[in-house]
Amino acid sequence: MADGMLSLSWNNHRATFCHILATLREKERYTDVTVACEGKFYPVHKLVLSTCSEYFEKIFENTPCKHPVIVLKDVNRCDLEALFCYMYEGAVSVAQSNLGRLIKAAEVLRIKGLAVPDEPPISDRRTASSHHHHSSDDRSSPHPKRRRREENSHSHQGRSQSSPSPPSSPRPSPLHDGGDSHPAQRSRSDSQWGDHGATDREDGGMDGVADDRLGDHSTTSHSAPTPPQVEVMVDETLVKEEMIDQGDTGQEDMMDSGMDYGSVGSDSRLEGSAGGGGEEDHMLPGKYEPKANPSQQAIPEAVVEALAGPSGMQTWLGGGEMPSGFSGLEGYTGSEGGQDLHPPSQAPAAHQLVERETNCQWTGGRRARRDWQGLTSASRVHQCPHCSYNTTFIHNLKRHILRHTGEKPFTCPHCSYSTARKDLLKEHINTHTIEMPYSCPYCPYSTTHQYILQRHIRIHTGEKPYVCSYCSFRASCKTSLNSHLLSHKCEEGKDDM
DNA sequence: CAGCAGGGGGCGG
DNA sequence: CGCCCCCTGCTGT
Repeated sequence: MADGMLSLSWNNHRATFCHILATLREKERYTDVTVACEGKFYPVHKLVLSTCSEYFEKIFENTPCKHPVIVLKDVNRCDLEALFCYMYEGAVSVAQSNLGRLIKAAEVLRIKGLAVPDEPPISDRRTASSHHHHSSDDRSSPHPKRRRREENSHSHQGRSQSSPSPPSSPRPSPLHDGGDSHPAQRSRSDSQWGDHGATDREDGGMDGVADDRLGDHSTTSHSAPTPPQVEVMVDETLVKEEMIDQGDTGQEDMMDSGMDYGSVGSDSRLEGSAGGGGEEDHMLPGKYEPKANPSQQAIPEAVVEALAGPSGMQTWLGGGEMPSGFSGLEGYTGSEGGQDLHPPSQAPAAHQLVERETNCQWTGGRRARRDWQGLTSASRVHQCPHCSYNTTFIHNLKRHILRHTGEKPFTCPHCSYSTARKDLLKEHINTHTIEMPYSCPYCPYSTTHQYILQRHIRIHTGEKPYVCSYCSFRASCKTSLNSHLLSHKCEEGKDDM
């Protein structure tokens, strides 16, 4: 060693590195590839995938686009999440009963250390053997350490109690999982997103039923694991929707069955603000910071654009305009609760998968009312890929999808409030400026919100539009009626007893 | 009863 | 796309 040379060693380099990597994935920062599996999108980093799998490396080599989307078939979503955890953190906890399946998935993906022997980087060892020994040796085994990891608390503390994550997957991090929740008091939103995310997470739990598709693989002897069916598409390519003309009934099915991509939204966080959880994600109080990850928007945007196609028909991720060699997102299925996204020919069966009233908390009541008004489902042609919401106006769909993506570009200059809609921000700002644009014609009362005024005016007019269906009770506001209805419920309960 | 956030419908530019 | 409208749900007084 030359004289005067000092060896600077970062003792916690590995731990810090892994933690930051995991955090970056969690926050979907700098992700440059999206892996789609069973209807979920996982924004991850090429670097990490390439590092952990030559198979992925090869894919990226042959896919020079900026942000490819890799559609994995024959890989269970839970396994994939576990593998991501493994790749990012170097370890993952997995139920013994699921180990075989996980290893199978690792084999088809050629994950180093799990399915492929992990050769330590020789050159590195040569040059830095003195201080790397502790960090390189534990990765050289094809069998990972299997230990229980409880320190998942850094992600999603907010929802942890209501939605236990799968043991192997501290942070599934599906695309648009709910994104940036807002620290401001958002009890309702939080719970909404939280529920959403909880449902989703439960669905994705490791103790779920083993995926049959993978099960097939598991039963075969594995001399040379067959690569998974992978489809790569570039985000520059519009996801084209194909017309699914199933008549009215088909459309009804389409609408009633929810698409569940996971907590999209959520922070599911998508939270978003709606997200409930993940306050730690909130880094930009007071001003809008575009999401660092373009992919986060890429897919929904693409979907939206596709939805705007001239046909105006419900369409989905068919393969019509895929680059040659790619057949489309056949593997892009709704989660177990959602719809399989199949080419049109297979669509009808796919839409029967689920009968969730609505996966989207925001649409249910409204939708019902609209249907009463005779606006039948058949007339709504723009279908949200995340939930059962659909609308005749592409503009509305774009706005709606913001709820799933969690994007909130409009931020209040006076507080940390942010929203996806400019008009909502405008109303919110009124609460700061004490501007009361809505004045009561009957009294000096004025308020910040139009509907509040309307509600108030009913006091003067005596209008009671909310009628009890059990008795002659009428109320001027919905809340009063709801309270009243509770009394009927109580009476029913007594009668039952 | 009011305050507030935020959902969707839909019109007009 | 901006904006307005109507509405729901939750919360607090």
